Amino acid sequence: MNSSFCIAVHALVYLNHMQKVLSSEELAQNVCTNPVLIRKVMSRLKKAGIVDTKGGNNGGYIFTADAETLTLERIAEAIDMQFVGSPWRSGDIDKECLISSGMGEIMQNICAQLDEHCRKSLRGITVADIDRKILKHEKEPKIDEKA
Amino acid sequence: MNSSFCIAVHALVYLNHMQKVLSSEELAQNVCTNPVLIRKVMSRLKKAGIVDTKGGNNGGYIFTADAETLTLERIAEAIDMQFVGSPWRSGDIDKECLISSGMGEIMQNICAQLDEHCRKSLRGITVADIDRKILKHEKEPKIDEKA
DNA sequence: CATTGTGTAACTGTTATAATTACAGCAGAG
DNA sequence: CTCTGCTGTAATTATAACAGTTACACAATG
Repeated sequence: MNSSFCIAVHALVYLNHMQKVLSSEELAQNVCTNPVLIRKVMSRLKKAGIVDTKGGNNGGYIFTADAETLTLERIAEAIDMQFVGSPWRSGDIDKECLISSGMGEIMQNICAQLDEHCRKSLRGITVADIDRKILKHEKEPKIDEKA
Repeated sequence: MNSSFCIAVHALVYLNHMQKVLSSEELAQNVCTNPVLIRKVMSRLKKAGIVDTKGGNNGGYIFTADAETLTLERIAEAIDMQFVGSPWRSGDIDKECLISSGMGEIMQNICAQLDEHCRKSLRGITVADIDRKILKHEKEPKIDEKA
C-alpha cells in the first residue's frame, strides 16, 4: 500500500472537521507532505464527487460529502487503491508442469480475494467515525468482522 | 506484499506434490526465481517445522507437514508476512492539532486490522486445497467469508 | 575426505515511491 | 479586463525497497 490512501483519509477528516475551504498548501502542512501529492489525490476525490474546488484567491478544496455515510471503502474506490497484491509472479505459464504454470494465477486470485475482503471491511468505517474517535478519544473504530 | 509469500506457497505445493527431496536449485527452477531466495524462505519454513532438510549429495528440502491441515495462515506466520501496511505515516505526532498528531496512529491501526483480517481469511485455504485445485481443475479455493 | 547442498552476508541492478520543479489553465476580486 | 492565487498535470530527481547474483563457511552424506 502506498501513501495515497493515508493522504486521502487524513485530508478528508481534516477538511470535514474544518468545514471550510483549504488549499493544497494548507492540507499538505497538516498531512505533512507536499502540495503536489495532495492535489494528485484530491483531484481523484473531486472526480468521485467527494470534494469540490474553489478557484482564485483563497480557493482550495471543500468537503461536499456526508461524513456520516462516507465510508473508507468509497474513498479507496475513488483513488483506485489496491491493498494486497504482488507484482511478482511465481512459475512460468509456458511450462508443461501444471504447478509451475498454474501457481501464478492461483496466487493472484488469492490476492484479489484478500483485497476485496479489505475493501468490504472498510465499509464499516466512516469519516465521521474517525472524527469522533480522534477528538473524543473514543475506542478504535472497529471493523465489522462479518463484513 | 513482496514475493516471499508466493514463493513459500508455491514451493510447498510443489514439495508436497512431489513427495521427495528437492534442492533449492530444483525448486528455483519450478518457481522461476533464484536458489538463494528459495533458501531464504525455506529456512524460515524449516524453523516453523513445516519442512526439513537433508544434507549431502542429493540433499535438499522435504515436506514434513500435513497438507490437509497446513493453512496459508500458518505459512504466512512462519515467514512473518505483512499483507497490508504503509511505511509512510501521515501527520506529525508533535503537532498540537489533534488530527495531524493523531491520524498517523489511526491509519496504522486500520492497516493492522486489515492485515489481521487477511491472516484470518487464509485459515480457510490449505496446501491440499491448492493441490486439488491445480490438478483437478476444481473451482477456486474460496476464502471463508465469515472467517 | 571429497562432494553436494544449506544458511547467510554482501553487493548489484532495477523498480517503486515520495519529493520537487515547472507551467498551462481557470476562477474570482478589484 | 487584468492581476493574483490556486488547481491539475507533466517531467525530473532522490531515495528506499526488492529481486537477483556472487561468495563462502558449515554440515551431512557416501
